[in-house]
Amino acid sequence: MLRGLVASRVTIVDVARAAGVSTSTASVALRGERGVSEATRERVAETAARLGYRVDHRARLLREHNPRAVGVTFSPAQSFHADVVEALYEAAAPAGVDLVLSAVTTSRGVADAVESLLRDRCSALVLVSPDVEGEVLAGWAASVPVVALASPLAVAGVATVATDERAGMALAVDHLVERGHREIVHLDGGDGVMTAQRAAGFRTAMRAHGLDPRVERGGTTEEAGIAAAERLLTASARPTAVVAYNDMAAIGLLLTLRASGIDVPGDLAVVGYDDTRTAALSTIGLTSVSQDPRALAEVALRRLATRADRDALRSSAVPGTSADPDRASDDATAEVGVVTIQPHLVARQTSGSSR
Amino acid sequence: MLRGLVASRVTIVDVARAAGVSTSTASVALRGERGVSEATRERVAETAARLGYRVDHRARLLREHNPRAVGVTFSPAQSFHADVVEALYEAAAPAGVDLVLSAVTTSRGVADAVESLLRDRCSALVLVSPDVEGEVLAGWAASVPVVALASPLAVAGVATVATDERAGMALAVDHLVERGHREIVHLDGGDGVMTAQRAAGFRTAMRAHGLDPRVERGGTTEEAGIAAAERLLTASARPTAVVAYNDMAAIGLLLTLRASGIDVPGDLAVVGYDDTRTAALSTIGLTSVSQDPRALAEVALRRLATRADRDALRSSAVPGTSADPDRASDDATAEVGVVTIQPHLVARQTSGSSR
DNA sequence: TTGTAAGCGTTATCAG
DNA sequence: CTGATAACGCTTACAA
Repeated sequence: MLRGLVASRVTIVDVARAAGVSTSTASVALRGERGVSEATRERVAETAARLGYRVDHRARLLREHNPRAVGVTFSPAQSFHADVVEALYEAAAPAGVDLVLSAVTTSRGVADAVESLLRDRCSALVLVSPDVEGEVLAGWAASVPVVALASPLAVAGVATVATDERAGMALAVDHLVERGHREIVHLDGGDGVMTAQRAAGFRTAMRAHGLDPRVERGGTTEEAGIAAAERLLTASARPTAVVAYNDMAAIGLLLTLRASGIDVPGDLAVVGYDDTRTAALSTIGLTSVSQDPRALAEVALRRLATRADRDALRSSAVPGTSADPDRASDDATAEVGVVTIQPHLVARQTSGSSR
Repeated sequence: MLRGLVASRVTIVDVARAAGVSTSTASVALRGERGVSEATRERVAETAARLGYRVDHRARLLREHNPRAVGVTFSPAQSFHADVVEALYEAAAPAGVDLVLSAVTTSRGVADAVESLLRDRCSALVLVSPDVEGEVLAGWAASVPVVALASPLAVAGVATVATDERAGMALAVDHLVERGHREIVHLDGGDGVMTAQRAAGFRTAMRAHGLDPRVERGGTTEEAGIAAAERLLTASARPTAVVAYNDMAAIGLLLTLRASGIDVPGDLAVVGYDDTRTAALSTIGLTSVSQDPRALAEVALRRLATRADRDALRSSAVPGTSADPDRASDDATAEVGVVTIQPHLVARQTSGSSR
């Protein structure tokens, strides 16, 4: 028989024949399941390596009805998403979960990204800050377990894993008030998914201190921060501190202020949100609220796992005895659930913390 | 973990039965191929929609064996990669190809990313600036068409689509020389994939002007730029201009210089590489060499298409083996090779172009 | 125009 | 411990 022109056409049948065993034996041996002798296993493994055999994930998934592939949608342009994706990989590897990424771009909405993932028969979906209506989300959740990550959506049937935005904003406000600030402005996220939550958290935190919460319209990009800085520079009444919607906006703001000779934090303090890699740069030194991507990622995958187990077990008791943070709320609300991750503040130069 | 999950229970058999036709008719109708009456097609389509049917991509690909899925590896942390990924999606959509993304992170090398893509039986691979040996690349290329995007590697059997780095560096140097600079330093990319190419391009361009090419060790991150700036500030002989390896390093450098009261471009001009979104921000205003991600993406996908066509033809007509060294290398040099995209310079404030 | 049947590469079941 | 055999959901000759 002709040797395949393409090496990837080596199938398990070829391996089995070359090793002198049946395909089922080869399959078992290759997967490391018990049921074959050590000698056979070694021979099969060696043959497979020699032939350059690689399992066809598609065929396997087609046969097994319990795929391990989790689909992820994210926006490459958002640096926070990049951090989350990295964290997801870190959390997925030890769990033996395969990640399939699908990007959301200007020309490609969340729906397109999800459709492509669903066609690939991902067993579950993790949507990073999806910009969709709750109903749409619920629609997807009908066919596959869905986790909305870093999202304000609380929809029946979908698990939400998000930062406690109220606490995050309180962290920022308290930090500034402690340092004597009273005139604090929040530059909101404009069309950002979390805009309402963060603005609300800001207002609550300010009022708790008996302060007047001033919120200005901003956005999610550096450009929005730059525009805000320009408005701020020409305004009559300038605040003493600004809490931005995210780090990207905060950095745009910060750089423009500095370029205009404003002393940060002397004349004006700036606090960001997300604690991205850029915020930590020594020349930026942006104080920021950290969303803890690793915790978000871990809990998201764990929730998928528990939901999957429950689906499989149906009515039998769950034997888990861990004291996981998501445990309580998971039991309490059988079907939905918003698991909340506590943020923490990383104090740097822009709030006058470590000059 | 993740057991017992079924993405969608509705199969084409269900649709066919519900519509009162055979599965093959349903298949043909759903794919919009000719061979069924308009009435039947409509009935099947309607039934499918009502039942919430979705094709199982994996089963389809398993059967067709002519998959249209292209695997892509990239690093979420590199902003240039994000630009390329967006451009790839833009180029893929009209061509009707599906993209499958696989990230390269600190804990996950290119090899891991590629293995996962290969298990998914991607028909082809696009590796964005892969950090691997040529031999490894050639190994993958044996089983699937591979395009190395924005890579210096020129390996037999692998198509490379890259920016003309010599031209890019010449653009930067010429631009600075035109503005009267003669003491120009190149901050190289350290471990970056393109370090050797860009440094060589810099040297050539400088010598063409009769100037002494000074190259300093840098890196691919903002941190590297910051470190370089600190060295520069304390150095005895300071150049009048710096060409950085990429925008990230250039921006780290730029911000640190500005924070230290250095006038850019007055005291020192800075030029970056990649023309990332950040470089264009009004407060950054970084002059940069643009790699044109859209052109890179389009050409990469086009090369894959032509290569795939040729493979299809050859496997059906020529019963040769790939073990023939002469033939193989002949073919390789004939159909692969390096396609070069011309870069262009985007002049902004940091080189004193549009003050 | 439509239906029947044979796989694609894998794993699961149930015999030896 | 090992080996036939039947799916998984889909496409595609080939028949009707």
